[in-house]
Amino acid sequence: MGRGKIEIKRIENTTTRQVTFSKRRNGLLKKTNELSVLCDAQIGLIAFSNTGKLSHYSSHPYRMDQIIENYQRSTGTHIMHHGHAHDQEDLLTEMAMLRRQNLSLEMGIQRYLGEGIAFLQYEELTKLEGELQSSVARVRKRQEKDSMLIKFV
Amino acid sequence: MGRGKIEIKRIENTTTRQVTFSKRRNGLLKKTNELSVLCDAQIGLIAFSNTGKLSHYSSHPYRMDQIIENYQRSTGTHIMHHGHAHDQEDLLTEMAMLRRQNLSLEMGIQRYLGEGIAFLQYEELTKLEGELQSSVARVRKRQEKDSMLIKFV
DNA sequence: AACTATTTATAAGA
DNA sequence: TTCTTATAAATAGTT
Repeated sequence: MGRGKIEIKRIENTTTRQVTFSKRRNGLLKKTNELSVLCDAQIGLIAFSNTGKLSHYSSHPYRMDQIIENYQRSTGTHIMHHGHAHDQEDLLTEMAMLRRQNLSLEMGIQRYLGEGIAFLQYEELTKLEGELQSSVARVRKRQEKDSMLIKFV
Repeated sequence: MGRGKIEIKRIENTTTRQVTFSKRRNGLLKKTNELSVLCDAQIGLIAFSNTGKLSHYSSHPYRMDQIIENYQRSTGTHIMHHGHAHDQEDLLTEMAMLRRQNLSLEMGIQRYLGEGIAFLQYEELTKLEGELQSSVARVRKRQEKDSMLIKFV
């Protein structure tokens, strides 16, 4: 797929390896996105480079943690909570929700900034813009809740 | 990449969609494996088809659960298990932190919307990315101070 | 970061 | 599903 054919084995030259990682990661993210859109599939991709840098993708509108949860559910590796007092359970639930939302926001930003933008279609951008706007709309509501929370802590 | 060019949008014909899923999933798994071998990367891929069928890949010698754990560790989305559970006060503190972080991210996104993402050039995006990152960094630095404050409110 | 010669993936058809 | 093949797309090596 280039000037020459290469064997699929670890690239020993560090520079070449990093360049190849960068190019092929972009290709992989693009193909992952295409598959999820074309076939309406739920896909999550996690990639740590040689140097420990994380790249990830999750198909809209799913979040990585939902996909992981689905995976764990469907392979039976999910660790269930049990024996928590209800109030603490509720806190954990809400916290998990906040974390998901947080991640989702980060992903939103990353999609604008990072490699994702290169292959976002116009319609996807429009959709994403709408989501982000409603997300911003939640800010005001949350401000009240937050001040309430702080008062009661 | 075939007899004709196709648009990247959901394939409405069920048969075509399934055939395409099957073909492209194979291609994606192949490319995922190639990237992990060539560049010595740790990669996990989870894909649920339209019909709920699971396909997955994890780069040898890692297992999916290890990759997921790495992902959760590096994004801070790990769900606490028994024996590691914080007490309630810590939960509330962490929750308040998450809310603030959330707010901060939403504010960051708001700026994108204000500017009109369609016309942002790559260099502008890069600049903005830097601003957001330092903004997030400030939030993290303030976490300790703030959590102290909240505890005493 | 660009540029291309090549290799590879795959859409459509059988 | 599997194979075939014309074309589109990815990318290895180079600049």
